[in-house]
Amino acid sequence: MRKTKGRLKTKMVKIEKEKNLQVTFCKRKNGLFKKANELCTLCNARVAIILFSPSGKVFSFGHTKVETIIDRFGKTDHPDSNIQSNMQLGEIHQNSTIRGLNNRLTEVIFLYYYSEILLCLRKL
Amino acid sequence: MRKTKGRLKTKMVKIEKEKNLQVTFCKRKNGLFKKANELCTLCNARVAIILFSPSGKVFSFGHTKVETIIDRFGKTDHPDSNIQSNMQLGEIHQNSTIRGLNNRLTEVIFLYYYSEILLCLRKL
DNA sequence: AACTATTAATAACA
DNA sequence: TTGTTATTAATAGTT
Repeated sequence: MRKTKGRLKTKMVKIEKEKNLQVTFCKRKNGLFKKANELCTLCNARVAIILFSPSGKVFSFGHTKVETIIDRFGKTDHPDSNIQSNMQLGEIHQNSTIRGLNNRLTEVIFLYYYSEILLCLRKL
Repeated sequence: MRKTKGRLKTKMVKIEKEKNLQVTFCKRKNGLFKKANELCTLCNARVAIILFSPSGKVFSFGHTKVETIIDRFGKTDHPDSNIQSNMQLGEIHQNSTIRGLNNRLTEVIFLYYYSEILLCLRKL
């Protein structure tokens, strides 16, 4: 005789029972972060995740602490990152290597995405 | 007789074989995004993921689409936004020319500053 | 928080 | 890259 029903197949629709939703959110949030961590380790990837619960709580995963960026945005009108201090808008990026430009582009895109996410965050 | 060995247990260390790493990265990236999507659906959560492959490719999930920025700020707020339509964040930016990378970098820096400016404007 | 039957993801191959 | 399959891993409902 079975002790429990075990895992059941679930429909991919919003969970209506509030308690089930809470538990599922917590479990799957941990699962998602675990997967992200594994991807970093296995493939030497960089991952940043920002996660808002339906009740508005913010969770994050990644090498850059979201809290510090939020804090920085909160105190000044613009982020004062060390990456930015090395950049000047309109600067000519000549005499650079492909690798150097790629790295720089990656960094700026990362910053850009973060500022985009922060815009979402500020709306909450 | 078994057709394949099936899934084997893996050590949680960086994959050394380049080809295996590529395949695993692609599959697990898709898996991660799928999990994120399920979390959004099941729990009405909002998720943003930024993901860099070791080779510098950028991938994103969630609220990081350029189109959403255009939608959010409205067409009148940024008449110069045609720049955005020429960019695809998450697009591969490797194996490019120096000139191409320079142009991309300039565009992204512009966007980054632009979003910062918008952030400041929103405070007024 | 732990348990466990089951579904879901995926490593090695093809 | 896309598909297959044997297995490992994640997790839904229960305790």
